[in-house]
Amino acid sequence: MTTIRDIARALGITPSTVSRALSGNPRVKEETRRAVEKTAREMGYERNVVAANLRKGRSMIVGIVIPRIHREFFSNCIGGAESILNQAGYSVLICQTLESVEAEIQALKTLKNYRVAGVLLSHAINAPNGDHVKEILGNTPLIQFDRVFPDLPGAKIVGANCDGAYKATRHLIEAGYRKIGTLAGYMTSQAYVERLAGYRMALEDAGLPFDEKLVYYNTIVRETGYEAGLKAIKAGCDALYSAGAFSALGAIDALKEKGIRAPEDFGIVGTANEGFTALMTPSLSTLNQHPFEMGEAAAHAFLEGRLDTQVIPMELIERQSSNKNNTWQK
Amino acid sequence: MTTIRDIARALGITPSTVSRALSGNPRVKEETRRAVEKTAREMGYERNVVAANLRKGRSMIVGIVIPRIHREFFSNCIGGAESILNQAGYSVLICQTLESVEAEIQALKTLKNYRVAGVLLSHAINAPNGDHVKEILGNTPLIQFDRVFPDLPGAKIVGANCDGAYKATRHLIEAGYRKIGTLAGYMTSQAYVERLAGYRMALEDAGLPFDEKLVYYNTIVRETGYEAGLKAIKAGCDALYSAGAFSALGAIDALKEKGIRAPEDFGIVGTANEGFTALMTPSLSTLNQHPFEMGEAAAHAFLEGRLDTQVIPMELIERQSSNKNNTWQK
DNA sequence: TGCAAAGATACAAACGTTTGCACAAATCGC
DNA sequence: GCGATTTGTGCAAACGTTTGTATCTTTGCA
Repeated sequence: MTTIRDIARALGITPSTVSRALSGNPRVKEETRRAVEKTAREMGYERNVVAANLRKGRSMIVGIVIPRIHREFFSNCIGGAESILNQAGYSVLICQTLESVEAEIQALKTLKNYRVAGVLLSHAINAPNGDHVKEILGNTPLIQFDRVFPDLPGAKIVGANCDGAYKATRHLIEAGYRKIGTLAGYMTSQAYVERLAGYRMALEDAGLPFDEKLVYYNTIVRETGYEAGLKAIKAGCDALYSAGAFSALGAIDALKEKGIRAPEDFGIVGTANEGFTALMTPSLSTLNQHPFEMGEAAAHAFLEGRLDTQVIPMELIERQSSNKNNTWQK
Repeated sequence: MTTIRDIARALGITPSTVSRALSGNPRVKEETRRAVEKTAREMGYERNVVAANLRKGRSMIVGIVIPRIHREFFSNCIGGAESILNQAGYSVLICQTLESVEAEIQALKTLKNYRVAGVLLSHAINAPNGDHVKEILGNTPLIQFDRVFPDLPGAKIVGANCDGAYKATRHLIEAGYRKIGTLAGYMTSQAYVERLAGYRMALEDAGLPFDEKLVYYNTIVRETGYEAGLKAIKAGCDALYSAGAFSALGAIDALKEKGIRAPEDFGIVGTANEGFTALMTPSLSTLNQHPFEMGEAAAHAFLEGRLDTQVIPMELIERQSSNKNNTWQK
C-alpha cells in the first residue's frame, strides 16, 4: 500500500506537506496541493485511517448501542443516524446488547477501546441506572435516544411518550371503550413510566377511574402480552393501550383464542409502528414514533455537540383494532 | 489514560514485557504476568486497540455490507454473524448500501481504510459484477452471502435457491393450481436466476408448460409486486411463486383489489420468511432462508479462513395463501 | 565445574499519520 | 530598501502498541 511517504518521495517534498495538502490545510500552495492530489490518485493512495486516528487520539467512528437490531424501530433509528453520520464522514460501529446489561458494558468498553468519537445509546431494558455508562465512557460524547437515563449528562432524544400514550388512550375512550387496561413496560425505563403516566392522565381527564389492577407491568414481548391479554379479558377490560407493539400482538392472540372480536368487543392501540401492525388482521392502531427521525436527531446532536433533550412527537395511526363501530374502509 | 509504558514504569520493567504479558505470550514468567495484570487492573488500563491495529497492520473489525438493515432477512444475518464474531473478539462495522452500487463502493473503501480483518458482503441488487469489489478489497478476506458474485474468489454462503423455488412451485402444483406465474427478481443476481430455474424445473417436472410471458422480472418490492400481480391476474394465472416476500405482499394487494379470493381462487408462495408473512391475512406461505444461520456460517467461514461455497437449505412453510382447499386450521 | 540450552527480559525499530515549531522565501508598508 | 509580516515547507517528535533480535540469567546435564 502506498503511504504519504511514497507520495512525498515521488514529488521531492516531505510527508508533512503531503499530509497537509490532503487534509485541506490552507497553509499549502494551491499548486503543490494539486500535484499531491494528482500523484496520490495515480499511485492509488488510500489514507490509513488507523494511523491517523492513533495520532489524533480519536477515530471517525461513532458507536451505536441498541438492544436488538431486528426491531424495526431500532433498525430505522440506525438508518437515520447512519445516513447523517456517513455524510459527515463518520462510520458507525453497531453493537447489540440483546437486553443484557453485561453485553452493554462489554459493548461500551469495546467502543471506548476503539476511541470512538461518540456513542449513541439506547440502553438495555433492565439496566438499573446509568452508572456503568458514565464510568466506562468517561468524557466520550454520549447521545442517548429512546431509552434514556435522565440523570446522565449529554444530549437525549426521546419520544413524546406521555403525550403519545395520552392520545392513544383518549382515542380508545372516544371510540366508546370504557374499561381500558394497559400493557405497561418496565418501570426501570423512563419511556415506559411516561407512557403509563399519559395513559393515566387520559383516563382521569375523561373522568374514568385509574385502576392499578388493570396495569400489566413488564410486558413488551408477544408472550407476555398474550398472558396479560388473558388477564385483562378475565378482569373485564374492553380495551388495552399497549406500550409496545409486540405485546399488543400477543394480546390480540389472546382475544382470538377466546373468540372475542376486535375491534367490535375489544379495542387495542399499540406503540411503535412496526411493519406488521399495518398488515395483520385486524390491523393494529399504533403510535408512530418516527424512529428514522430519532436516529437523525441523535446524529445531529452528536455532530453539533448539543447537550439538550429533544422530544420527537408521536402520531396516532388509527387502524382497525380500535375502531369499535367497525366502519373501517379500504 | 494509562498506557503500557505507565505499567512498565510502575513495575520497573519494559513496555515490551507488559505487552507480552497482557497478550498471553508464553515467553513471560507467570509471576510477572500476574504482577502486570494486577497493576493494569489497579491503574485502570484499557488497551488502545487503535495503536495495536496500526502496529499489526490489521484491525479486529469485520465489515458487513448489506443493502438494507431493516429487512428482517439482513438484520437476522447480522445478528447471526455478530454473535459468532463477538465471541471471537471481533467487532462489526455495518454499512448499508440501500441498493446503490456507488454506496457499496464507498462502504468497501471505508472498510479498506480501516484495515478491517475481513468483509462480509451481500451486494446491491443492480451491481453488474464484482470487479469493483476485487479492485478495492485487494487481499482483504471476503465472504459473500446470499447475493454473491460467483466469479469472485473466497467463501460464499448461499441459500438453496433452486431447490427452494422448486419446492415452493411444486407445492402450488400439488395444491391444485395450474397456471402458475412467478415474480422473479433481478437477473443480475445469481440468487434470483436460480430461483427462476427452480420454478421452471418444477413446472416441467410436473408436465406443465413454462411460459416466459408469466415471468415478471425485477419485482422485489411491494409496489412492483402489486403491478405484476395485476398483470398476472389479467394473464389468467391462478397462482404465483414470488422470489421475494414484499413482492408477494404486493401481489396480495392486487388480489384484494380485484376481489379475488386467496387461497381459494389464487395461490401464492413467497420467499424470505419476514415476520409479517405469518401475521397477515391470508398468512403467506414462504420459504425460510434461515438468515441467522447464514450469518453464523459467514462468520465461521471468515474465522476459519474457508474458501468454499456453503449452501443453506430452504424450508417451505405452508400457510394459508397456498392452501387451495381452505382447510387451514388454528 | 563448565557449557549448552532454554527461559525471561530489554532494546529499538517499526506502523503511517499529524502537528508544533523552526526556518526560508516571498510580500508588504513605509 | 529595510524591517515586519505573511506564506509555504521541512524537521522531528509524537500517538501506543507489537515484535525481531540481542542480551542476560537460570537451569540441566555430563
